[in-house]
Amino acid sequence: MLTTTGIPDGWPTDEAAARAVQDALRDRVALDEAGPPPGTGTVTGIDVAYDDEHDVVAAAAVVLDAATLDVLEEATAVGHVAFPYVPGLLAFREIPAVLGALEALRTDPGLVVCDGYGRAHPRRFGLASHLGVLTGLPTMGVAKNPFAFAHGELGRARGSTAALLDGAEEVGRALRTRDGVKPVYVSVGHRISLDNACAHALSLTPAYRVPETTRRADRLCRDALVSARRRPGT
DNA sequence: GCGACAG
DNA sequence: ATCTTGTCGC
Repeated sequence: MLTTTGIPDGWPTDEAAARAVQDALRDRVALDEAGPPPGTGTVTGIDVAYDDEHDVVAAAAVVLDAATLDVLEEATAVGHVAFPYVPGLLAFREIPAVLGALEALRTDPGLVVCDGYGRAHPRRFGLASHLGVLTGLPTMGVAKNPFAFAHGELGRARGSTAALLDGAEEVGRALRTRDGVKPVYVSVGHRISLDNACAHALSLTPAYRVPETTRRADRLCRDALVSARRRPGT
């Protein structure tokens, strides 16, 4: 299913307003839940593709069976770019379209895996945290870059980890998902523990560095963007 | 003040 | 994120 999304009323239009929203919502993140066990229920990947030139954005949500990683349902949403890319404010750029895709699903999303960060964020409120608070769903983030955070060396084997540090605070974990391959960066969003988030990340990477959820959503939103720019409907 | 900086 | 050719390897 494909839907069209608008930018919510009151959506921030400048950086100061966006930061104020993060400060106001930050305390609503639940950090005391373990979250769903890996391999049970459903797990949903989300991603967004952009054409800033034509002010078009396409989001995708792909629901997988957590045990088999089979695709159970897919949904996309297209709309207008809601915010420029600003490090630390990625959520304001991605969330409106992502919400459109999630709302189009009829299957329970289960755990939502985001392409980016959750708690590993300057104000501890990255994309995964923000999406979790707005939807109430358990969320986690898996990023491909360490952003501004540091971490020590980690073993060469799949499953090796190193704390992602903001000063002395562990805000996430660098996790090797494939032997000898560059790690990914896992952090909690909403209603899940860091240990469990890492377990999920491993469960979702039987063959590639990046989680199956992210790979599927990435492909789908790119396809949706191509379709959207060929036949404008927004 | 300057640079670095998820996607 | 996105712009982009060829190339090495399973």
